[in-house]
Amino acid sequence: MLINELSKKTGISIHTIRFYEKSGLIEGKKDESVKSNNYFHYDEVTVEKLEFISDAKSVGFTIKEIGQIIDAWYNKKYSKEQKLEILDDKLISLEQKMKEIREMKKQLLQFKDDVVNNRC
Amino acid sequence: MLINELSKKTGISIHTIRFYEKSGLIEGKKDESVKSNNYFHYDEVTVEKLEFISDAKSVGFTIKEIGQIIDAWYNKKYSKEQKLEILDDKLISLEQKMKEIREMKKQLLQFKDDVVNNRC
DNA sequence: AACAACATTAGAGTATAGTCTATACTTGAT
DNA sequence: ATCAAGTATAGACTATACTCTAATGTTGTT
Repeated sequence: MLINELSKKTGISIHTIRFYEKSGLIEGKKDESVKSNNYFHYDEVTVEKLEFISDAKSVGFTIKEIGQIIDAWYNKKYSKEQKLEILDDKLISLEQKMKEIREMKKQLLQFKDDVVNNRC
Repeated sequence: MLINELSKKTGISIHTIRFYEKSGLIEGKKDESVKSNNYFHYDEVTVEKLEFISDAKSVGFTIKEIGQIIDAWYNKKYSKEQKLEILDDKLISLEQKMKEIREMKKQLLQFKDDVVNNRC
């Protein structure tokens, strides 16, 4: 599919998709049999990747971190051990985020309690 | 205390503290009895606020959101109901973040599984 | 008095993550 | 053939959140 279809399928703007491509997160390929244009073609894996990118951004991963995860999954450049190391590293950071959120929740509940009981 | 001490107590740089002050998150006051300088003085509440700001940034709240929470706690400009509404709103967004992190965790565990079983 | 250390303000610079514009070429429908 | 719609590239612009520099004034110790 071309970029317009990819954009519609994923809900990510063409500009942002191009930005992700420049950032190395996804990669379209040119159809060598067609010489008249240099349009990029994208496959279903790219759709999957873009959906993953959206989710990963939501949890606060940076483009760089997302790139590492994508490479740990879709790329051949790492060994099995390296891939597992990257993924474990990200899992640890998720646990950390989880912990921070639980603490912030406690804090906000305390604030609420203070408001209710006129302590502020 | 002056900004240098505040910075040392909180581990936040003087520049960043000034940035937070410009952003309206904290507020030092000038000692009116001293006319020779216009140094800002900070109290323990500001220390608390800065510690809160650090934690709130960790969970992904923006400066704007942090400002709202601080106002819902330390400020007189909102009614009790408005304060509770703001805090509830932030609690909901924490639940949402939590949910997204749990889903991302599942996804990464699946990636790990795929790596272990040579499915990528 | 001198001088390092600390304070203020204004504004410039940086990193991240987009978002948009301009220019130019290609494709597809009429 | 024409013309809107789609595509590519380069680069400008924006928002957020800092981070740093310059200029200038103040304080405290020697």
